Amino acid sequence: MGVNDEPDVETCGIDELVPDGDGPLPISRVAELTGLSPDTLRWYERVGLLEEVTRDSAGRRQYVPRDLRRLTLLMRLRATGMPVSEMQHYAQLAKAGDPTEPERKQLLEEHRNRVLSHIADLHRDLEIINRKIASYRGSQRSVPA
Amino acid sequence: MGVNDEPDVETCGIDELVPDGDGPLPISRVAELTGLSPDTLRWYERVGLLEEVTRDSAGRRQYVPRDLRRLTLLMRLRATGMPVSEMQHYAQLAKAGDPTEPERKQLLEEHRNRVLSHIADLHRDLEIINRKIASYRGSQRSVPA
DNA sequence: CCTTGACTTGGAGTGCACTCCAGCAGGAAG
DNA sequence: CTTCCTGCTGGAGTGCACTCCAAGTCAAGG
Repeated sequence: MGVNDEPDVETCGIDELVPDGDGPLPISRVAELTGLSPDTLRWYERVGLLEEVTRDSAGRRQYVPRDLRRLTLLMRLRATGMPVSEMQHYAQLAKAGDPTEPERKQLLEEHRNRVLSHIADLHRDLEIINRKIASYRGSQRSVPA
Repeated sequence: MGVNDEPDVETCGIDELVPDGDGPLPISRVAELTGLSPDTLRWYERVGLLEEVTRDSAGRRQYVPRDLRRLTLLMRLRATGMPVSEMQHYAQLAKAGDPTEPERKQLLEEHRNRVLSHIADLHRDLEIINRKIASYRGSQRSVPA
């Protein structure tokens, strides 16, 4: 669905993007790497998807690998249709620490199952669309309306 | 008009939506059958997704099988992520008649390809999510995000 | 007759997920 | 020093796809 493709980035995990410097990244760089806009990054933080990002002496955000890892997950969850409200729930659990791991795992598993079910729905819907396409393919006879 | 909105039996699986005969249905019944609200049905007509539905002597809508078939297709297109603006384009072409059949077919094929690509993306995204789930599974010392 | 209830209209309102903006601040270059 | 650039904040605005509503109409039932 996303139509954002910029040069680099992509997929396989920001984990690979993190490696170079362990030095923290400014918001502009993270925007480049993730494809999210600086506004969106700040908004994610505001609504609690990302824990308070550390700042430099001038108050500017300094994203560390942990933040990038969280963002990677958030992006995949969004891309697979999880509503922001549920990601907030996840973030809340993550913030609460280790005892919530089972609940977080369950949340992700339920989401995965919903996505799988959604994919199945898509295939079913495509069937109908394919049939419609087939009705056009190589035939001009029609029943007048 | 063409093959599009009244192909024979096979076009769009309306069969599910057309329970019994050919008597026209009131909006309430169509809402029940489709799961769309009466408001949405009227809105679809207003924005041109559905051609003017015929009315009874009191001005009430009377949905005929042709309308239900169109609705079936529209619902599948929406369910697969086609924006309303593109469905409007389709509806406009369908209204224009037979000469636009190739363009309609192309529109549907391009949409199908986008959906297939989207499904591929979903599988890729699930990979990341599965890895995250795996990091919880049977381990309390993973990389919490 | 009146009431009920399904339906009509155009327009306003909603929820979601951003997205934009005005106004300001600190650091670097010239 | 000034200028430029990047970033900051809170709040307002946007686009999409509905969803709700007030006010009115019609047909049938009591």
